Amino acid sequence: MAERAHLESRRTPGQRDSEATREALLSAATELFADRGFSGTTVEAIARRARVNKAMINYHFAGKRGLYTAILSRDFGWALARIKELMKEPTRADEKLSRFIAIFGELHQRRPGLSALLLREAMSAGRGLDPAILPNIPQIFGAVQSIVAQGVAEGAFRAVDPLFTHHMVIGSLAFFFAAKPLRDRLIAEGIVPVALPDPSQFITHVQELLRRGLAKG
Amino acid sequence: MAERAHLESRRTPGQRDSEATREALLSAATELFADRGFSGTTVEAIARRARVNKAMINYHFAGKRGLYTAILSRDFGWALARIKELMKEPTRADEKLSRFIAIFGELHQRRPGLSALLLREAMSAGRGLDPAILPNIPQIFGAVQSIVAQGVAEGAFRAVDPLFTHHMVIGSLAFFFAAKPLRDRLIAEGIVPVALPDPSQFITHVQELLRRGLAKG
DNA sequence: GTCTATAGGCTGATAGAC
DNA sequence: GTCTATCAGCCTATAGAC
Repeated sequence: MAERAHLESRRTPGQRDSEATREALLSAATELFADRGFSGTTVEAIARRARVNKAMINYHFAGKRGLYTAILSRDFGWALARIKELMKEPTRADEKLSRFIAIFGELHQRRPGLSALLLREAMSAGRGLDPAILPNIPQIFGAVQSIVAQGVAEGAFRAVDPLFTHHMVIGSLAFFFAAKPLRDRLIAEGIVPVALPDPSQFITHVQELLRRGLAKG
Repeated sequence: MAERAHLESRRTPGQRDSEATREALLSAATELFADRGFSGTTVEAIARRARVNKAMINYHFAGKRGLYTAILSRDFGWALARIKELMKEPTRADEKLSRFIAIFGELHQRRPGLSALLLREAMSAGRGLDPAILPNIPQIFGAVQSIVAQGVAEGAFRAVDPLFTHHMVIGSLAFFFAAKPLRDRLIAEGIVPVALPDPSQFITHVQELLRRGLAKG
């Protein structure tokens, strides 16, 4: 991440500082990669949207691929850390699951576009992922597995397959946020006559549906 | 679709018939587009996998884009027809929702790769979709909306937002099937130590979770 | 750090023989 | 219907001036 921030110093008036350039590129690239995928996005389009010169991508991120992996690496740690914290707490399983859903929902909300990037990677068997990221994925599933096991042991949950629960939670959230472009378009064009949904309410809906859906009896 | 089937006739021994070529291209392209997206897939890769000459793509489908839209158009009608049938039946709402989930699950199972194509389109605001397909999407949502309304009227369902229910159903199914590449890889490499899940059981799980999760009281 | 100009590779599509 | 050969366009990355 900010490997280069400390190099900041006096600069000629016309220049924006290095960190701003990096940030603009990361942000522009996230939107474009989410919308068009890695190969559907050209470096020129990224540079244009970031209002930065093409060559800056190579200078700051050592190429298009480097920019891509920089995006993916950015916030993975944040979610992982919060989930680890959560798992240490002595909370009841159903409460833990709700918190888990909230954390993931927050991740998607704070980084629009990230959902799509992750989904695209899942479909491509993670071929575009930095190999260093892969081993972290099972930790996410491990958390769900542990929460479900706890819930079953407490007699609160039905004996469901944790892999299925994992897919329901991750899948429905990722889909909701990743499918925003088509949804918004269909609503804006009046093809689907409903109001734009509120993301926070959807997260609440998922929490409630799983709470009830997993409850024993 | 089979606009050209009637042109079949005597042919020289070394040639496979036209229909077989088209089918091979459709099948190979579905796998590759699902895995790498439209722009990540080269016509040469498609031709190689289909064991067909590159030029055949232009001859039979008028280019790469034509092949792509031919895939998308193929099975959309099938699912739509079955859902229309379902909606006419005098079944209870909870039973209808289960059938709806089963139909969608079957669609994903019968055409591996289709889930990924649809998901990719949702993320790209449907920019790659034939404009003729778009107006059909709301019919899918309309069915869910109607089922939920019926369930609420019957006093069987909580008063949930049908748009949320729609996303839960479509999203979790699409994700489960589209994410198969990464899931299978993580399981195969032992990174996630579980057995390969059975798709039919997942569908059953979704049915059960929604039945319980939507139930009133 | 930023910019321009350009090299070099790959890709989709076509022309034309069979 | 199928194949080979080829071309024009686009795209990433780099070299070098400032």
